[in-house]
Formats: sequence, C-alpha cells, structure tokens
Amino acid sequence: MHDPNQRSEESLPCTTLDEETLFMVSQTFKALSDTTRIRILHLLSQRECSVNEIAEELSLLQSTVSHQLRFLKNLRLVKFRRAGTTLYYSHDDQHVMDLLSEAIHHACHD
Amino acid sequence: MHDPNQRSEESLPCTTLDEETLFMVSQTFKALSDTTRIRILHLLSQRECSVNEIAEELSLLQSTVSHQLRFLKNLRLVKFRRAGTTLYYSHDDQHVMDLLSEAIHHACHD
DNA sequence: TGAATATATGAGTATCTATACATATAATGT
DNA sequence: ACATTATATGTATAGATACTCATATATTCA
Repeated sequence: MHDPNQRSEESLPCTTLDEETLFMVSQTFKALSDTTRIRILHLLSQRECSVNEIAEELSLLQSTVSHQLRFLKNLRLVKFRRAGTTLYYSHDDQHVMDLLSEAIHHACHD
Repeated sequence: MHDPNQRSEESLPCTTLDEETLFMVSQTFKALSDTTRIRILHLLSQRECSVNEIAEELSLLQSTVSHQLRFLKNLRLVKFRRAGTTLYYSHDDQHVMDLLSEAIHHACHD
C-alpha cells in the first residue's frame, strides 16, 4: 500500500543533495553572509526604500548599495518599482526573509 | 500597564541590528554558504561520522575536511567524541541545522 | 535640447577564502 | 620505544569578493 521509498509531494526530508540543490542553497546563504547585504535586507524587511534612502540610512556609498542590490536582484531576493528617476526596492523572497529573521531572532536572544 | 516599547522575553521582532548581532548572523550564514561545509553538515545531520568517513563519503581530502571541521567547531556548529585515535563528529547546533534543512527543503521543492 | 537628479556599471585593488601539499601531533598496540 | 593509524596544523596559492572611484545611462523638467 504505502511505500516509504516513494517520495510524497510534501514535507519529507531531502536526504540526497544533488548538485543543483547544493548550489542553490549555497547561493542563498552566501547572499545572507555579508553584513552589508544583511543590513539592506533587514531594512527592506521593514519598508520599501530607494537606493539613496538605503545609502543614507546605512551610511553606505550609492555605488556600494547599487552593486549589492544587483547581487540581490540576480538572486531574485529583491524587486523594484520605478517612480520617475527613483527606483524603490523591496524584498521579493519571503522564504529567504524568514531565514534571515529567524537567524536574527536567534542571535538576539542568546 | 503594557508598554509596547518594553522588549519582552519572547518572540518580538528585532527591529534594531546591533554590531554584535549583525556579526553573529553573518558568521552563521557564512558557515552555510560553502558547498563543502553544507555537504559535511548535511552528512552529519544524518549520522555521526569520523573525519576519514566524511572524507571518503564526500570524496574530499582529509586535510580539507579537517580544516572545515575546525571552522565549524569554532562556531560551535559541530562537536566530537574521541574513540581511540578516531574522532567522531556530530552536529551541535539544532537551530543552524534547522536553517539548513529549511533551505534545502525549499530548494528541493521548487 | 540641455541641465539636474537618480541609478547603474566598469575597473582597480585590497582582502578574504578554500584547497592542496607537507608535516606535526596524538593515541594505540606490539 | 617504535610503528601504525587518525587527525590537526602551517604555508602557499589561486580564485572570489566587496569596496571605492570614475563614468555611463536614464528619466524628468525647463
């Protein structure tokens, strides 16, 4: 009847790590491993921000923020909308934001 | 009566990122951002292993494994017990292992 | 079209990182 | 004590990364 070797659609642990999964996981964590990107994502978890707003709020150079936003955009962790010449960025991957907030929460409370 | 600015002991979001928390979070994710360390931790999530077992199972040099285990040990993500000349390593931070398995699960199922 | 503003991009550089090789340390058994 | 086995460590190096500076692109408005 029920074959335990048959992978169901939900909630079973991934015991095998194929190359593609391994790469995706490492890329996700790499995005979260830099303090500048963490600060940017943490800010975007609270509100949508323009590039200059991020730079001012976090005391970073505009080009630094722009480079990191490109990194995050490539991984589809952030998105933006245009309003005139201003681009408003916001987060775009709730799962990754959850990973971040869990880690922050854990670090805060030890 | 209840002051919302008063941080309670549990489950409130950390809206401020102090330097120490920022560093801890980045270190945690840095540990999980390398494919070799991910493979090691994933293996240790399934069973306790000696250094040589890890090296053989993952086709890595012994010194590579040992260097990475030192990295993980410094962050207290793994621990070991001695049996003669053999050291058996196992994971030692359930929270970080949860972060890893969540990321793997998410990557596997998209 | 030209100035002003916002953002993106390219290049250079200093720093970090992961690995490989060689060797050291440590525990065991004879 | 010596050989053997398991693990750790030092060092060198190739590759990755993040930042800074300079400049390019793009949009708006006069």
